[in-house]
Amino acid sequence: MPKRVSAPDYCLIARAMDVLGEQWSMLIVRDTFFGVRHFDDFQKSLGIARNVLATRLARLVDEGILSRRVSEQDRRKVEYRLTQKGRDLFPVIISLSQWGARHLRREGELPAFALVDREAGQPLGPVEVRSSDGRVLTPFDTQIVPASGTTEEIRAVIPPLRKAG
Amino acid sequence: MPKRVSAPDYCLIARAMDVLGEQWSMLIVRDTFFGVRHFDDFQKSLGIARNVLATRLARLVDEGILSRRVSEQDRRKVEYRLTQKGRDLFPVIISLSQWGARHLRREGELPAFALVDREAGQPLGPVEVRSSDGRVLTPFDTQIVPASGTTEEIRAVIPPLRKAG
DNA sequence: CTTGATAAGTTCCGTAATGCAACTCATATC
DNA sequence: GATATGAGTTGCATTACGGAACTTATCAAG
Repeated sequence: MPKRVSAPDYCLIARAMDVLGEQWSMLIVRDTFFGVRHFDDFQKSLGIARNVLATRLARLVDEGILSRRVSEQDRRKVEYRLTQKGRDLFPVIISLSQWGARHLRREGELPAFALVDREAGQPLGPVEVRSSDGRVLTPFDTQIVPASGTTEEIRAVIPPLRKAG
Repeated sequence: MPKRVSAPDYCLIARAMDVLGEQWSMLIVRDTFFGVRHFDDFQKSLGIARNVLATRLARLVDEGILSRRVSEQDRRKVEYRLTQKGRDLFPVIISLSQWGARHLRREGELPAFALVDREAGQPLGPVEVRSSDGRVLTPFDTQIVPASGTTEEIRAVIPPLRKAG
Protein backbone atom coordinates (compact mmCIF):
# COMPACT_ATOMS: atom_id res chain seq x y z
CA MET A 1 0.00 0.00 0.00
CA PRO A 2 2.03 2.92 -1.27
CA LYS A 3 1.84 6.20 0.51
CA ARG A 4 0.02 8.81 -1.51
CA VAL A 5 1.75 12.11 -1.83
CA SER A 6 -0.93 14.69 -1.52
CA ALA A 7 -4.62 15.22 -1.26
CA PRO A 8 -5.37 14.65 -4.93
CA ASP A 9 -9.03 15.21 -4.46
CA TYR A 10 -9.53 18.50 -6.18
CA CYS A 11 -6.55 19.36 -8.34
CA LEU A 12 -5.84 17.37 -11.48
CA ILE A 13 -2.15 18.18 -11.36
CA ALA A 14 -2.00 16.78 -7.84
CA ARG A 15 -3.82 13.71 -9.04
CA ALA A 16 -1.44 13.33 -11.98
CA MET A 17 1.56 13.66 -9.69
CA ASP A 18 0.09 11.07 -7.38
CA VAL A 19 1.12 8.52 -9.99
CA LEU A 20 3.84 10.21 -11.98
CA GLY A 21 5.47 11.94 -9.05
CA GLU A 22 6.57 8.69 -7.49
CA GLN A 23 10.27 8.34 -7.80
CA TRP A 24 11.28 6.81 -11.16
CA SER A 25 7.77 6.66 -12.67
CA MET A 26 8.30 9.45 -15.18
CA LEU A 27 11.63 7.98 -16.24
CA ILE A 28 10.04 4.59 -16.77
CA VAL A 29 7.47 6.28 -19.00
CA ARG A 30 10.24 8.08 -20.85
CA ASP A 31 12.02 4.78 -21.42
CA THR A 32 8.90 3.20 -22.86
CA PHE A 33 8.55 6.15 -25.26
CA PHE A 34 12.05 5.37 -26.41
CA GLY A 35 11.31 1.70 -26.94
CA VAL A 36 12.30 -0.03 -23.71
CA ARG A 37 9.96 -2.96 -23.06
CA HIS A 38 11.53 -5.40 -20.61
CA PHE A 39 12.14 -5.50 -16.89
CA ASP A 40 15.88 -6.01 -17.05
CA ASP A 41 16.25 -3.30 -19.68
CA PHE A 42 14.47 -0.76 -17.50
CA GLN A 43 16.62 -1.87 -14.62
CA LYS A 44 19.87 -1.45 -16.51
CA SER A 45 18.78 1.77 -18.20
CA LEU A 46 17.78 3.46 -14.95
CA GLY A 47 19.92 1.76 -12.33
CA ILE A 48 16.79 1.41 -10.21
CA ALA A 49 16.48 -1.23 -7.49
CA ARG A 50 14.62 -4.30 -8.76
CA ASN A 51 12.00 -4.33 -6.05
CA VAL A 52 11.21 -0.67 -6.59
CA LEU A 53 11.02 -1.20 -10.34
CA ALA A 54 8.57 -4.02 -9.80
CA THR A 55 6.43 -1.80 -7.61
CA ARG A 56 6.49 1.08 -10.11
CA LEU A 57 5.67 -1.07 -13.11
CA ALA A 58 2.77 -2.65 -11.25
CA ARG A 59 1.42 0.77 -10.35
CA LEU A 60 1.77 2.12 -13.88
CA VAL A 61 -0.03 -0.93 -15.23
CA ASP A 62 -2.63 -0.58 -12.53
CA GLU A 63 -3.22 3.03 -13.52
CA GLY A 64 -3.60 2.09 -17.16
CA ILE A 65 -0.50 3.95 -18.33
CA LEU A 66 1.38 0.82 -19.32
CA SER A 67 0.13 -2.53 -20.52
CA ARG A 68 1.76 -5.78 -19.48
CA ARG A 69 1.74 -8.88 -21.63
CA VAL A 70 3.75 -12.06 -21.71
CA SER A 71 5.61 -12.50 -24.98
CA GLU A 72 4.25 -15.16 -27.34
CA GLN A 73 7.66 -16.16 -28.64
CA ASP A 74 9.31 -16.50 -25.25
CA ARG A 75 7.05 -16.85 -22.28
CA ARG A 76 9.79 -15.81 -19.89
CA LYS A 77 9.63 -12.33 -21.31
CA VAL A 78 7.11 -9.72 -20.29
CA GLU A 79 6.46 -6.72 -22.51
CA TYR A 80 5.50 -3.37 -21.07
CA ARG A 81 4.05 -0.89 -23.52
CA LEU A 82 2.39 2.48 -23.41
CA THR A 83 -1.38 2.51 -23.57
CA GLN A 84 -3.15 5.43 -25.23
CA LYS A 85 -3.33 7.03 -21.79
CA GLY A 86 0.42 6.62 -21.57
CA ARG A 87 1.04 7.97 -25.05
CA ASP A 88 -0.98 11.02 -24.14
CA LEU A 89 1.88 11.94 -21.83
CA PHE A 90 3.89 12.80 -24.94
CA PRO A 91 3.56 16.59 -24.51
CA VAL A 92 4.53 16.27 -20.84
CA ILE A 93 7.64 14.27 -21.62
CA ILE A 94 8.68 16.48 -24.50
CA SER A 95 8.09 19.73 -22.65
CA LEU A 96 10.10 18.40 -19.72
CA SER A 97 12.91 17.45 -22.02
CA GLN A 98 12.86 20.84 -23.74
CA TRP A 99 12.89 22.60 -20.39
CA GLY A 100 15.89 20.51 -19.44
CA ALA A 101 17.60 21.37 -22.68
CA ARG A 102 17.04 25.09 -22.10
CA HIS A 103 17.95 25.24 -18.44
CA LEU A 104 19.89 22.21 -17.30
CA ARG A 105 22.50 21.82 -19.98
CA ARG A 106 26.00 22.39 -18.78
CA GLU A 107 28.08 24.86 -20.69
CA GLY A 108 29.05 23.68 -24.13
CA GLU A 109 27.34 20.36 -23.62
CA LEU A 110 25.64 18.83 -26.61
CA PRO A 111 22.92 16.21 -26.29
CA ALA A 112 23.86 12.73 -27.44
CA PHE A 113 20.45 12.09 -28.92
CA ALA A 114 17.64 14.16 -30.32
CA LEU A 115 14.04 13.44 -31.08
CA VAL A 116 13.12 14.40 -34.61
CA ASP A 117 10.05 14.60 -36.72
CA ARG A 118 10.16 11.44 -38.84
CA GLU A 119 8.78 13.10 -41.95
CA ALA A 120 11.16 16.03 -42.21
CA GLY A 121 14.00 14.62 -40.11
CA GLN A 122 14.03 17.93 -38.25
CA PRO A 123 14.07 18.63 -34.50
CA LEU A 124 10.70 19.25 -32.91
CA GLY A 125 9.32 22.72 -32.39
CA PRO A 126 8.99 24.06 -28.87
CA VAL A 127 5.96 22.83 -26.96
CA GLU A 128 3.85 25.90 -26.24
CA VAL A 129 0.70 26.83 -24.40
CA ARG A 130 -1.84 28.40 -26.74
CA SER A 131 -5.25 29.96 -26.59
CA SER A 132 -8.08 28.11 -28.26
CA ASP A 133 -7.54 30.31 -31.33
CA GLY A 134 -3.84 29.57 -31.50
CA ARG A 135 -2.07 32.52 -29.87
CA VAL A 136 0.99 31.51 -27.84
CA LEU A 137 0.40 32.30 -24.17
CA THR A 138 2.72 33.05 -21.28
CA PRO A 139 1.68 32.62 -17.64
CA PHE A 140 0.90 36.35 -17.57
CA ASP A 141 -1.66 35.90 -20.32
CA THR A 142 -3.74 33.51 -18.25
CA GLN A 143 -5.82 33.52 -15.11
CA ILE A 144 -7.66 31.06 -12.94
CA VAL A 145 -11.40 31.25 -12.76
CA PRO A 146 -14.16 29.24 -11.13
CA ALA A 147 -15.11 26.78 -13.82
CA SER A 148 -18.82 27.28 -13.56
CA GLY A 149 -18.81 31.01 -14.30
CA THR A 150 -19.73 32.54 -17.62
CA THR A 151 -17.15 34.41 -19.62
CA GLU A 152 -18.47 37.76 -18.41
CA GLU A 153 -18.33 36.75 -14.78
CA ILE A 154 -14.99 35.12 -15.30
CA ARG A 155 -13.10 38.26 -16.25
CA ALA A 156 -13.95 40.00 -13.02
CA VAL A 157 -13.02 37.29 -10.57
CA ILE A 158 -9.28 37.32 -10.28
CA PRO A 159 -7.16 40.45 -10.53
CA PRO A 160 -4.49 40.42 -13.23
CA LEU A 161 -1.13 39.03 -12.25
CA ARG A 162 1.45 41.72 -11.86
CA LYS A 163 4.74 41.22 -13.55
CA ALA A 164 6.59 42.58 -10.50
CA GLY A 165 9.27 40.29 -9.20
CA MET B 1 22.29 16.44 1.33
CA PRO B 2 19.28 15.08 -0.56
CA LYS B 3 19.58 11.80 -2.34
CA ARG B 4 19.58 12.16 -6.09
CA VAL B 5 17.16 9.92 -7.88
CA SER B 6 18.92 8.71 -10.96
CA ALA B 7 22.03 9.04 -12.98
CA PRO B 8 21.11 12.38 -14.55
CA ASP B 9 24.32 12.57 -16.47
CA TYR B 10 23.14 12.05 -19.99
CA CYS B 11 19.39 12.47 -20.23
CA LEU B 12 17.81 15.87 -19.79
CA ILE B 13 14.53 14.40 -18.64
CA ALA B 14 16.36 12.51 -15.92
CA ARG B 15 18.10 15.70 -14.95
CA ALA B 16 14.81 17.60 -14.89
CA MET B 17 13.22 14.92 -12.74
CA ASP B 18 16.18 15.05 -10.39
CA VAL B 19 14.72 18.34 -9.15
CA LEU B 20 11.07 18.18 -10.07
CA GLY B 21 10.63 14.50 -9.31
CA GLU B 22 11.19 15.02 -5.62
CA GLN B 23 7.95 14.56 -3.79
CA TRP B 24 5.94 17.80 -3.69
CA SER B 25 8.27 19.88 -5.86
CA MET B 26 5.98 19.99 -8.88
CA LEU B 27 3.01 20.88 -6.71
CA ILE B 28 4.94 23.70 -5.09
CA VAL B 29 5.71 25.02 -8.57
CA ARG B 30 2.05 24.69 -9.50
CA ASP B 31 1.07 26.68 -6.42
CA THR B 32 3.46 29.48 -7.30
CA PHE B 33 1.93 29.62 -10.79
CA PHE B 34 -1.39 30.13 -9.10
CA GLY B 35 -0.11 32.91 -6.90
CA VAL B 36 0.98 31.23 -3.67
CA ARG B 37 3.99 33.05 -2.23
CA HIS B 38 4.37 32.28 1.46
CA PHE B 39 5.59 29.35 3.50
CA ASP B 40 2.44 28.89 5.55
CA ASP B 41 0.24 29.19 2.47
CA PHE B 42 2.15 26.43 0.70
CA GLN B 43 1.92 24.37 3.84
CA LYS B 44 -1.83 24.78 4.16
CA SER B 45 -2.48 24.40 0.44
CA LEU B 46 -0.53 21.16 0.17
CA GLY B 47 -0.76 19.67 3.64
CA ILE B 48 2.97 18.98 3.44
CA ALA B 49 5.12 18.56 6.57
CA ARG B 50 6.87 21.82 7.40
CA ASN B 51 10.35 20.36 7.48
CA VAL B 52 9.90 18.79 4.07
CA LEU B 53 8.48 22.03 2.69
CA ALA B 54 11.52 23.90 3.97
CA THR B 55 13.80 21.39 2.26
CA ARG B 56 11.90 21.57 -1.04
CA LEU B 57 11.75 25.35 -1.14
CA ALA B 58 15.45 25.55 -0.42
CA ARG B 59 16.21 23.15 -3.24
CA LEU B 60 13.94 24.96 -5.71
CA VAL B 61 15.61 28.24 -4.83
CA ASP B 62 18.99 26.60 -5.07
CA GLU B 63 18.14 25.34 -8.55
CA GLY B 64 17.03 28.77 -9.65
CA ILE B 65 13.40 27.81 -10.18
CA LEU B 66 12.10 29.99 -7.36
CA SER B 67 13.44 33.22 -5.93
CA ARG B 68 13.33 33.96 -2.22
CA ARG B 69 13.11 37.45 -0.86
CA VAL B 70 12.13 38.97 2.45
CA SER B 71 9.18 41.30 2.16
CA GLU B 72 9.94 45.00 2.49
CA GLN B 73 6.67 45.80 4.23
CA ASP B 74 6.89 43.01 6.79
CA ARG B 75 10.25 41.48 7.37
CA ARG B 76 8.72 38.40 8.93
CA LYS B 77 7.36 37.44 5.55
CA VAL B 78 9.35 35.68 2.87
CA GLU B 79 8.16 35.74 -0.72
CA TYR B 80 8.81 32.86 -3.04
CA ARG B 81 8.30 33.58 -6.74
CA LEU B 82 8.94 31.88 -10.01
CA THR B 83 12.07 32.90 -11.84
CA GLN B 84 12.09 32.85 -15.64
CA LYS B 85 13.44 29.31 -15.39
CA GLY B 86 10.44 28.46 -13.25
CA ARG B 87 7.96 30.20 -15.54
CA ASP B 88 9.38 28.16 -18.41
CA LEU B 89 7.77 25.15 -16.74
CA PHE B 90 4.41 26.52 -17.86
CA PRO B 91 3.96 24.01 -20.72
CA VAL B 92 4.91 21.16 -18.38
CA ILE B 93 2.37 22.20 -15.76
CA ILE B 94 -0.38 22.83 -18.27
CA SER B 95 0.18 19.62 -20.20
CA LEU B 96 0.16 17.67 -16.93
CA SER B 97 -3.07 19.31 -15.94
CA GLN B 98 -4.65 18.62 -19.33
CA TRP B 99 -3.56 15.00 -19.16
CA GLY B 100 -5.15 14.79 -15.75
CA ALA B 101 -8.33 16.33 -17.07
CA ARG B 102 -8.50 13.80 -19.90
CA HIS B 103 -7.60 10.69 -17.96
CA LEU B 104 -8.00 11.17 -14.24
CA ARG B 105 -11.36 12.80 -13.94
CA ARG B 106 -13.96 10.70 -12.21
CA GLU B 107 -17.20 10.21 -14.01
CA GLY B 108 -19.35 13.31 -14.16
CA GLU B 109 -16.82 15.30 -12.21
CA LEU B 110 -16.40 18.92 -13.15
CA PRO B 111 -13.27 20.88 -12.28
CA ALA B 112 -13.76 23.60 -9.69
CA PHE B 113 -11.38 25.94 -11.46
CA ALA B 114 -10.14 26.47 -14.94
CA LEU B 115 -7.24 28.37 -16.41
CA VAL B 116 -8.34 30.72 -19.14
CA ASP B 117 -6.74 32.96 -21.67
CA ARG B 118 -7.05 36.44 -20.15
CA GLU B 119 -7.72 38.16 -23.44
CA ALA B 120 -10.60 36.02 -24.69
CA GLY B 121 -11.70 34.57 -21.39
CA GLN B 122 -11.67 31.17 -23.05
CA PRO B 123 -10.13 27.88 -21.90
CA LEU B 124 -6.66 27.11 -23.21
CA GLY B 125 -6.10 24.98 -26.26
CA PRO B 126 -4.51 21.56 -25.86
CA VAL B 127 -0.75 21.57 -25.48
CA GLU B 128 0.63 19.72 -28.47
CA VAL B 129 3.94 18.53 -29.81
CA ARG B 130 4.62 19.99 -33.24
CA SER B 131 7.22 19.77 -35.93
CA SER B 132 9.32 22.84 -36.58
CA ASP B 133 6.90 23.74 -39.39
CA GLY B 134 3.85 23.42 -37.18
CA ARG B 135 2.36 20.00 -37.88
CA VAL B 136 0.95 18.29 -34.79
CA LEU B 137 2.96 15.14 -34.03
CA THR B 138 2.14 11.92 -32.22
CA PRO B 139 4.84 9.67 -30.74
CA PHE B 140 4.61 7.58 -33.92
CA ASP B 141 5.62 10.58 -36.00
CA THR B 142 8.94 10.93 -34.20
CA GLN B 143 12.16 9.03 -33.77
CA ILE B 144 15.35 9.28 -31.79
CA VAL B 145 18.57 9.95 -33.58
CA PRO B 146 22.16 10.56 -32.60
CA ALA B 147 22.31 14.32 -32.35
CA SER B 148 25.41 14.75 -34.44
CA GLY B 149 24.07 13.10 -37.58
CA THR B 150 22.91 14.91 -40.67
CA THR B 151 19.31 14.68 -41.79
CA GLU B 152 20.12 12.06 -44.40
CA GLU B 153 22.03 9.89 -41.98
CA ILE B 154 19.36 10.41 -39.38
CA ARG B 155 16.54 8.80 -41.29
CA ALA B 156 18.38 5.51 -41.61
CA VAL B 157 19.42 5.04 -38.02
CA ILE B 158 16.35 3.94 -36.18
CA PRO B 159 13.67 1.75 -37.69
CA PRO B 160 10.15 3.17 -37.67
CA LEU B 161 8.08 2.43 -34.62
CA ARG B 162 5.37 -0.08 -35.28
CA LYS B 163 1.96 0.71 -34.05
CA ALA B 164 1.45 -2.88 -32.84
CA GLY B 165 0.40 -3.16 -29.24
C1' DC C 1 8.59 48.84 26.11
C1' DT C 2 6.37 44.82 27.57
C1' DT C 3 2.89 41.47 25.85
C1' DG C 4 0.99 38.76 22.49
C1' DA C 5 0.57 37.25 17.90
C1' DT C 6 2.51 35.96 13.37
C1' DA C 7 5.78 33.96 9.94
C1' DA C 8 9.37 31.03 8.86
C1' DG C 9 11.71 27.77 9.79
C1' DT C 10 14.17 23.57 13.12
C1' DT C 11 14.36 19.64 16.02
C1' DC C 12 13.06 15.13 17.41
C1' DC C 13 11.29 10.85 16.65
C1' DG C 14 8.33 7.03 14.90
C1' DT C 15 6.92 5.19 10.49
C1' DA C 16 7.32 4.37 5.64
C1' DA C 17 9.94 3.98 1.38
C1' DT C 18 14.33 3.01 -0.95
C1' DG C 19 18.80 0.51 -2.14
C1' DC C 20 21.25 -3.67 -2.29
C1' DA C 21 22.25 -8.41 -2.59
C1' DA C 22 20.76 -12.83 -2.62
C1' DC C 23 17.15 -15.91 -3.69
C1' DT C 24 13.00 -18.14 -6.14
C1' DC C 25 10.47 -19.83 -10.03
C1' DA C 26 9.16 -20.61 -14.60
C1' DT C 27 10.72 -21.14 -19.11
C1' DA C 28 14.02 -21.67 -22.81
C1' DT C 29 18.50 -23.46 -24.69
C1' DC C 30 22.34 -26.76 -25.21
C1' DG D 1 19.24 -33.43 -17.72
C1' DA D 2 22.26 -29.19 -16.91
C1' DT D 3 22.62 -24.42 -17.49
C1' DA D 4 21.07 -19.86 -18.54
C1' DT D 5 17.69 -16.24 -18.78
C1' DG D 6 13.94 -13.13 -17.40
C1' DA D 7 10.94 -11.49 -14.03
C1' DG D 8 10.17 -10.86 -10.16
C1' DT D 9 10.62 -11.59 -4.16
C1' DT D 10 12.61 -11.46 0.28
C1' DG D 11 15.28 -9.61 4.12
C1' DC D 12 17.70 -6.06 5.98
C1' DA D 13 20.31 -1.65 6.47
C1' DT D 14 19.82 3.17 5.14
C1' DT D 15 17.32 7.14 4.08
C1' DA D 16 13.30 10.07 3.65
C1' DC D 17 8.78 11.52 5.24
C1' DG D 18 4.94 12.97 8.58
C1' DG D 19 3.62 15.23 12.73
C1' DA D 20 3.96 17.88 16.62
C1' DA D 21 6.37 20.80 19.49
C1' DC D 22 9.87 24.26 19.72
C1' DT D 23 12.82 28.45 18.31
C1' DT D 24 13.77 32.98 16.47
C1' DA D 25 12.74 37.31 14.49
C1' DT D 26 9.48 40.71 13.65
C1' DC D 27 5.36 43.31 14.08
C1' DA D 28 1.11 45.43 16.30
C1' DA D 29 -1.28 46.95 20.45
C1' DG D 30 -1.61 48.90 24.84
